[in-house]
Formats: sequence, C-alpha cells, structure tokens
Amino acid sequence: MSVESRQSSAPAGVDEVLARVREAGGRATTSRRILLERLFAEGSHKTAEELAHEVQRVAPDVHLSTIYRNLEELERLGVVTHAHLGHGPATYHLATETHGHLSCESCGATLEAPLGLFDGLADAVRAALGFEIDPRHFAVLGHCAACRAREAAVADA
Amino acid sequence: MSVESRQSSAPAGVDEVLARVREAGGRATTSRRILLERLFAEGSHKTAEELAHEVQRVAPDVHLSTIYRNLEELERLGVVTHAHLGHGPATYHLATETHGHLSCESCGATLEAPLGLFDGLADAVRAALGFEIDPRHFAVLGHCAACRAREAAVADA
DNA sequence: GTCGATGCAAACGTTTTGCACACTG
DNA sequence: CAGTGTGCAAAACGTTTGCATCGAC
Repeated sequence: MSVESRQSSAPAGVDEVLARVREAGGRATTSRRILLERLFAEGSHKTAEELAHEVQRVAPDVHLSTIYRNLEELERLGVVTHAHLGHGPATYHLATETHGHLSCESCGATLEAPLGLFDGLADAVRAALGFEIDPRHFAVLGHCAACRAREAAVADA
Repeated sequence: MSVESRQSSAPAGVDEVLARVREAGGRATTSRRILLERLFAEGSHKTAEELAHEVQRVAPDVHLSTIYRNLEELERLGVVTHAHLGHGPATYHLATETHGHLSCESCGATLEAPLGLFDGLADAVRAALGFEIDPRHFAVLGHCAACRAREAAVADA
C-alpha cells in the first residue's frame, strides 16, 4: 500500500464547498466565500497572514482571527490542510493538492515532492517500527540543489 | 553516500566541552556547566523548559533565557542540536546522538529512527530533485503501531 | 428569532532581546 | 579590568479564545 490512504471527496469549487458548509450546519458568510476564492486561486503554501492580506484587499475589515477560525472549520470539513514547512508560520492549501514537502534550510525554498518518493521510507519505517508515516503535514528539511552547489563552491574557496 | 555527511568532532564530556567553549572566547560559567551536565545525563529530547527545571534543582536562580542563550551557543559550537518533534517546543540533545525522529500525531510519542531507514528517501529525492535531505532536524509525522491498532479497532466498531 | 460567525482585544506558549549588573579569565 | 554571561522584564511571534454584536437562514 502506498503512503496515502483515503482522499476526502474533493469539491470542485467555492460554491460546492459552501454547500458542504451549510450541510454541516454552517453559514455561507462573505469572509468565508472570499477566503475560499483565495484558496482556489493559484499559488499554494500561503500562510494565514498572507491569506488575510489577500482577503482584505476585497474586504478590509476581515480580521486575522476570522481567517484562522475559517481555516480551522474548512480543515475539519476536509477542504483544506495545513503544512509546516520549517520554522515560521504554517501554510494552507486545498486538501486536493496532495504532495509531500521538502524545505531548504539554506534558502527557505519549498519543493513539492510526489508522494511516491516517500514509498521507500514508508516501507522501511513500517517494516522496522510498525510506524505509518504521513509525509504531508511536516516538511522534510535539507538542502536544495542550488544551495548545495553554492555551498560546495564556497567550500572549495 | 548515506544521509549523513560530516560529524562534528564529539567531545566526550562536560570538561571537554567547556574547554572548547573557552577556546572560542567563551567563559566556563556555573549555569553552563550545570546545563551541560544535564545534557550529558541520560534522557534525550528535552525541551528548554525541562532543562531549565533540571538545572534549577541545583541552581534555582538560573533563568530560562540563560538556558536558551546557552543552548544557542552550544549549538553554534556543534555540541548540541535541537529537533522539532511536531507542534510544541523544540527538543535538545547532544549532537553525538544522530538519528531521525518519528512522531505520532495521535499519541505524541517520539521514536528514534536509525538514519539508515532514510536512505531510500534520500536516494529517491536526490535523484528526482537534487535535494539532499537532513532527517534529523524535523520529525516525520505519522501514526505509531499502537495507535494504528487502536484506531483500526475503533473503525471496526 | 435563533444560533452561528465576526471584530476586537486580550491571552496564550515559545522564544528572543534590551538593559544594568555580576562574574570569569 | 575587559568583556562575556546573567537575571529580569518586556517584546516578539504565530495562534487561540472570551465576549458582545452582527448577520445568515
């Protein structure tokens, strides 16, 4: 079996998600709709604060705590997930984008890693310790190709 | 090549480290010595606050900020490292203990994983993306054997 | 009208920092 | 005596929460 197990049914757009919110007893508020529009817009790995700024360009009074509360609710519904890419704030994206994260400790860049890359580790760890990894929630740190090249050059000097 | 590259020369005890501190222009203060004694004592994965409490059993006036400053300095000298095991505070241990970390998202337990377990992932990621992972700094999250068994039982019910 | 969602301010836990004083070498 | 380290208080940071009000249904 591969690393990933079950995939929450994936709503295709803002309206579908809002319908689901209502199903769950929630309300389709303006901040919720705008936040969802931003989440469905391109560009992944946004922090709560970045999302707040984007939402505030349209609705300046939306408060950061509202963003957090909505992200939490959307996460409970399986629509979004957050990932920790290293030190610093968590980043949020649609739950439909499933991939692992690699984060460069030198330059801070984040690479998305297909889950298949983690199968070897998943098998090794399951066999040795009975532990089932989830490579999506926390990034694996290290050093990206560019920084490795730069650091090697410096070491030569 | 395996996941790990270079190993900072490993001082065998408190006095060796303090000698190294002095070499680097630092001073061998009481709080520093006691902190080192606690770090060399058994039990890994201690948070700054836990270390502070242990140190304060011997020297009650040592302040948490002193612990942080000393840990930072010792980290610069390559004597200790910190690891993030999930949400919550970082944990510190001697740099000589090199292993990866697996952290259970259900029960919070931390498993130490021999670095060899990560070789498959390291090779896959290096080949695919030129990225060199360091599995020591951030834990890989997932679910431990006990929690998996418990969760499977609940799912059956 | 009910009850969930919001704005705001204030708290939270972890870590960092500014400053005056104390101690090491 | 020079300069590093310390205690303390306060700030910084990301995030959560209490509360009165607002708005969706």
